[in-house]
Amino acid sequence: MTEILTEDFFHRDALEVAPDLVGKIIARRLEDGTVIRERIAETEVYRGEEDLGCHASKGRTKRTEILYGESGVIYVYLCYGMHWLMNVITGEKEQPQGVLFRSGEVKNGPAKLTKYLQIDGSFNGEKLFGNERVWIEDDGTRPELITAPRVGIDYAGEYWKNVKWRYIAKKE
DNA sequence: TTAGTGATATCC
DNA sequence: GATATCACTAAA
Repeated sequence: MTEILTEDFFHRDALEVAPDLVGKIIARRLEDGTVIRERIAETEVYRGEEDLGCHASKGRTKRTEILYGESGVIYVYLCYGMHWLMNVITGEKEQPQGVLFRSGEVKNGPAKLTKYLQIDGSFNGEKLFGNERVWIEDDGTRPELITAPRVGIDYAGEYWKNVKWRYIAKKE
């Protein structure tokens, strides 16, 4: 049983979507028709202007505009000049929140994941449903989850640094 | 531990 | 226009 996720899946609070996304499969069709699949092993929530770890905390700008937009949209961000990080927007419009794909089952690390899937800036603003190039599949797997503080946001202050908005599939 | 890298935001 | 910052990785 494999189903492709639709807008309804993403049209919920990021704190519900993020744990649900773990265990799902990112599918990516290349230019030559090859399809790559990678199971999601880890996600993180970035939610609201008050979340100092979220890009939207600095206010609505050209870059963060997309966080305020429609759910199911991909937000791709270039970090440190060489790493593409992939997020998906969730929840209501005008509500800046999203889920970062932090790692896959095989490829650990957010930048390795995008490199493997050949995701780059051209995917920014694309939809994750009804899309020919990339989508999410549900094959019915429901892994056990563990939660942990988010990574790489030391600047966000004690509270936001320690909030457990990271969801990881527990290993067998 | 540190270098590498470039878009974005924030300061002149 | 210039600079400071950054949701990272690889190499050592």
